[in-house]
Formats: sequence, C-alpha cells, structure tokens
Amino acid sequence: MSRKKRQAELSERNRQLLKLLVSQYIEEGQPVGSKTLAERSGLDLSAATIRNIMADLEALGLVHSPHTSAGRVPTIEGYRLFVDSLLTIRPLEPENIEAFQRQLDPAASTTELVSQASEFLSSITHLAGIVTVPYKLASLKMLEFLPLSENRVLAIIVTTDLEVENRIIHVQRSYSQDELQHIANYLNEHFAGQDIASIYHHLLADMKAAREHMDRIMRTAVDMAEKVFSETQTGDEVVVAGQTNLMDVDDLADINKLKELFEVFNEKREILHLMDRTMKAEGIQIYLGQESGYGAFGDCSVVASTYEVDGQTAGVLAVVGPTRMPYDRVIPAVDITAKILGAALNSRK
Amino acid sequence: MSRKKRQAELSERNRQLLKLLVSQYIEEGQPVGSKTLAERSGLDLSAATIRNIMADLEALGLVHSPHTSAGRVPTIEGYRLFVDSLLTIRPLEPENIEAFQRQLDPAASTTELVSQASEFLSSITHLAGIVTVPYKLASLKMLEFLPLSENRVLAIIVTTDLEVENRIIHVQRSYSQDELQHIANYLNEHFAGQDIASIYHHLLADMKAAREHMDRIMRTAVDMAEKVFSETQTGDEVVVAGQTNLMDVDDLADINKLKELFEVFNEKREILHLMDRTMKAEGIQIYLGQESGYGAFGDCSVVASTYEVDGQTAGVLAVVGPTRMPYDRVIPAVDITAKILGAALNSRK
DNA sequence: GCCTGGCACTCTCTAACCAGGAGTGCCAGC
DNA sequence: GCTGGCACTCCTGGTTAGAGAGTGCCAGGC
Repeated sequence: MSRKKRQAELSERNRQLLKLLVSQYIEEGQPVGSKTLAERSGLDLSAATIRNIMADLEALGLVHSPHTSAGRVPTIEGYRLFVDSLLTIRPLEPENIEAFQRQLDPAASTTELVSQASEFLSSITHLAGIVTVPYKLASLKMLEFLPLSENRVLAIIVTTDLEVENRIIHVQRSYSQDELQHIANYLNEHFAGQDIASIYHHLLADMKAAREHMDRIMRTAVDMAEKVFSETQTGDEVVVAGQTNLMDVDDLADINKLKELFEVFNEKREILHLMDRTMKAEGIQIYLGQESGYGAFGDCSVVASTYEVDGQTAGVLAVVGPTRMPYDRVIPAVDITAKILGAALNSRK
Repeated sequence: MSRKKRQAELSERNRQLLKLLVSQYIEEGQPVGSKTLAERSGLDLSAATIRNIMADLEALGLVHSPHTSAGRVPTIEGYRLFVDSLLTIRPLEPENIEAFQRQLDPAASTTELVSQASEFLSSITHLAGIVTVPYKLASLKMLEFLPLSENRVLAIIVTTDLEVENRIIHVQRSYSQDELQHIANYLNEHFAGQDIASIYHHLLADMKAAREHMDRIMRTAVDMAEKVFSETQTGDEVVVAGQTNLMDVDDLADINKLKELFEVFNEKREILHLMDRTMKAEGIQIYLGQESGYGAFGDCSVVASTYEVDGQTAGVLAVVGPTRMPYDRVIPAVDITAKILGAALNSRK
C-alpha cells in the first residue's frame, strides 16, 4: 500500500502532481478535483489513479479537502514544499524593471527611494508592499545644535543620504548659542564623514579613553553626542504601500480579519519584528500563514528579502498577500526590487 | 389635505417626529415604522396618524421608504434639517476631555500634537479622524544651507514650532560652504522671528525694491530664499487616524466602497480639497453624503471644523463616518478637540 | 377637519426543500 | 499498479411557503 510511504520519499510523479495542484489552486482559488488534474497533468493517468495519489498526499499532510466531496486544497505544508522545491519562477518583464529603474530619482532622499520601491512592489504584484528604511547606513554630514527654552536643545543631524533628523535632548543647564556652536564644531570635526553606527561605538571608546584630558565643554559635547546618537540608533521606520490592494483579494473577504491585518500595518510593531527576523536570514524568506507567528496574518503570507548597500544588509523589503498568491511572480519581484533599491542607494554614496 | 403643505411650514409636532425618527434610525440602523414612532413619541397619537404624517414628510422629501412595506429612513435633506435645527447635543464627559488634555505634551512638535488630536478624535468617536497640520503658522527660527554635489543645495529650515524641514534647491552654480554660510547669515538676520507666510510676501517686496543696491551674493541670497519659501508655502499635510474603525461600521459593509474610501485617504488630494473648503467657512461644517461633491464619500459624511491659533484659523480637523453617525456626540467632539488643539498650539508660542 | 381602528395589500426574510453537479472512496477486474 | 463503475456525500442555486412588518386607504367618531 502506498499509504505506508508516510514521511518517506515522494515520487517524482507525485511531486509533479502536487505542483500542478498548487498552481492550479493558486490560479483558480477553487479546490481542485481529480478530473481536472488528470486532464491537465499530461501524464495519461485516469482520474481514479489521481484520486489514489491524492489520498497519499493527504496522508502526508500536503493537501486536504474542505469536505467530503470537494477537491483538494494545499495545506501550509503543501505550500511550503511547493515554494521550496517545486516552483518555477516567472521572471518579470524587462519593461517593468526598466520603468522602475527610470522612475527612481538618484537625487531623491532615502525615504523617497524607499517609498518608491514600496509602491513598485505593490503595483507590480497588486498586493501590499513593505520596505524598511535602511538601518544606520548613512554617514554624518553635519551636526547642529539650537538652544530651546528650559535646558532643552534641538539637535539637527544631516546625513549623507540627505535625511534630516531632529531630536530634542535634555541637558543639565542651558547653553548659549555660542557654546553650542563650539560644541557642534568640535563634534563635526571629529565625526563628519563617519557612518552613524560607528560614531556611536567609536564615541564610547573615545569617551572612556580621553575623558581626563578634556575640558568641561568638550566633555559635555561628548555627553550630548551620546544622547543624540543613541536615539538615532533606533531606525524603526517602515513604509507600507498598496494596503488597499488586499481589499480586492477574495481570500481575505472577511472584513474583520482584514481589519486586524490593517491594524498590524498601522501599529508597525509586529511588522518590524518580522522584518527584523528577516534581517538575520539570507536571501528570500517566505512566511506562510501562521508560520510567521502573528495571529493577524491568518490567511496571509509574506515574501521578504533583505537588500544590501555597500555589501552589507541594510534593510528589508517584503510583499504581503494571501497565502494563495502567485509566488512565481512575487518572488522575482521581491528579488529584483531588492537589487535595484540596493543599487540605487549605493550609487549615491 | 395636508399633502398640500409642500415646502411650506412644518408643524412643530412634525419636526419633533422627524427628530425622533432620525435619532431612532441613527441608533438602530433599521427603517423605523409608524408603530415604534407612535410608542416612543410621547405624543399620544395612533400609528395611523403617524402614518399620515410620514406621508407628508415623504412628500417633502425628508424621509423615504426603501420599499412599500418598510419603515422610513431619512433622506439627505432629512439629515440636513436634523443636524441644522433639530439636534440636541450630548456634550463629552469631562473625564475624556481632561484625559486628552493631560495626554497632550506641550513640548511635542506640531506634527505630534496634530496626530494626537487625530487619534483622540478617532478613539472618542470610533470613526476616522482627520487633522491638517497648521498652515504657515510657525515663524522662522533658523535657516541653514549645505552644499551638495552638482549645483544643488540642501536648505534646512527650523521653525519655532520645532519642525525641521528640508528642501533640495537647484542653483545656477555651485557655492562653497563659506558662501552659503554668508548667505544664511544674511537671511537669518533679516528673517528670524518672522512668520513664514509674511517672509514670503515681505521678501518679494524687498527684492523688487532693493535689488539695485545689493551685491551679487545678496541677490542670490534672495533668490535662494525665494525658492526655499515658495515650496514651504504648500502646507499640504494631513494626518488621518483610525481609518480601520470604518471597517466595523455596518453601513459601509461593501468592500468596494470601502476600498474607494481608503484610497481617498491615501491620495489625500480630495481630502485636502474638502479641508480647504472648510478653512474658508466658519464654525462647524457638516458635509452629508454626496453633498461633499466627492463620489467616494457615497454613504459617508464629514463633520469638520477649523481650529485657531493666535486668533487666526490655522487648520482643519474632521471626523469621517457613515452618514448614519451619532452627530449629537461627534459634533461636540470635533468642537472641543478643535479648541484644545488650538490652545495647545497657542501655549507654545 | 383631524384622528382612529380596521383591513387588505405588498414586500422582505427565513427556512425548507429539492434537484443538479462535483468529487470522493472503494471495489472488482484487467 | 491502473482503471472504470458505482454508491455516497456534500455544496449550490432556485423555488416555494409562511411569517412578519409596515403601509395606504377607508369609514366612522369626536
């Protein structure tokens, strides 16, 4: 009895049938029955045989039928096997890629590039696109302090990627414009051109080593810089585009589910978590349904990839859609977008 | 025949009945019939009499029945009359107001305050809140230029409301850091402390008058300032909160309608249009359904109000929800939020 | 002239029912 | 190991019937 094969090997033929079944289901959204499968397999097998095979696949937990007399639908495990080893990629049309490349303005700021990438992802897949802004990738161009009332100072940080960030920091006493200028000059001399991340670490070393030899102003300079850059570390921004595309997806017709999902997008916390996990991996990651570990992603899956700047992974970009999404298109879309975004960010160094 | 009354006066009794009908419908969401109305009117009239009156109201176009044997539902005109002259306001609980006031951080930046206001609106009404960031309200604290490659200059504008804006402007030739410093000094001397709007107008006058007497550097200073501030004029930012609340509203169950609506929120153009119209009016404006003139607002209505800073209308805030929304709560919510936001912005001058 | 109870009528809503169709599992035979 | 055949299950769509809600109109009363 083939039923005994259990976890054991899956014959090439059965793998092909599973592949067909999953693609078919992804396309039509309907449970697929033995007859259709027999017709389209090109394997010259009868429906009855297919039925036997299906029973095997079901025993392996790869497919399941919603009720006795419906066709089969892939399970999460079925999808897993499909995306991991059965899928044939359908590359994007060069026109689309070129259009995207043309549209990217090399003079634009980082956030703009990121949001263009997110838009592109969502428009090409008709799903939701997510891109995190690059993590501490920029280096410092200029630092500036402005006195505010009551021991507060406004710090303005301009980075080489043309972002301007501002933070209000609280200090021990109030400083005059001149003092602050002095401090800023000192810090600019030392840190301009360095990348933000290493400034933070460099700085700590400096501080401990040289503290004795500094005058009071220099010490406060160091203290202030620490405050400024420790906050800057948290690069928790993420740009979501095309959420509304998900409202067309009939697998996500349940308004309440959809609401939960949208709230996750707004909250951004869970998203960041997931993006963070992706950061640590390599290449394209696919989180199928509940696999992601977030309840609200019920029938949703995520195709994510890191992107690189300067040879280092700088951020993550992803597409969110129903588990029943055209992976053969979405995967290359994510892949190419990651490469192009990385290149665009790189070219501006 | 009372049917002849047409546009003529509406007896006090009939007005009361309309009021009851509308409130009842807003609460229950079901067409309301003569029997319920007779019971709750407190007027000691029989259902049959009510029916006659309803027929009159229908002839006046204030109510209409979805089909022969359903109760009556208010028309847009019916709602109009209701909100304009029948409604009894139910003020917010002081606890809620105080909680909001406590939560507003006077040290926060303008955008933060605005988005807190938007959050508050949406949480108190369980609908979507919209707040525009104040229009040219701030005055200039400091201006700074940084040279970029290829005739581009990064301008950083810090305003007294602690916003930091940056623009990339294109210039005729490239300038050195020193030249730019020079220019910035000149502009800061002249414009620091002035409000952004009047700088733009002031400046134009200056330019025309004094151009002859300036050296070349000063002239370019003026040119650059013009570029910077002309772009700054467009204060087209708007903060939307609680969109997802609208997904619970059963009047908006149609996913496609909802999608259109969400896209309007994302686009922001139409929203800004509407907010702009509100800017020009005074007090609370209510746009019922199609009245707003925007198709996507099909079954939605908007309760909007300007808010003032420094005695001048500075921006608009609004609640968007189904036309069948509890106006008696939403109106005071919008009203009080406008006042509190205005006060909070004012206190930071 | 206004209000009322009564009555017939209309329309929606729900449940129930009944094919028709699709797909299955199992079996016996090749 | 594959196949056709067959009985069975379950969903689907359309139809029907009855209940319920509300109406419009009418005739009669104050």
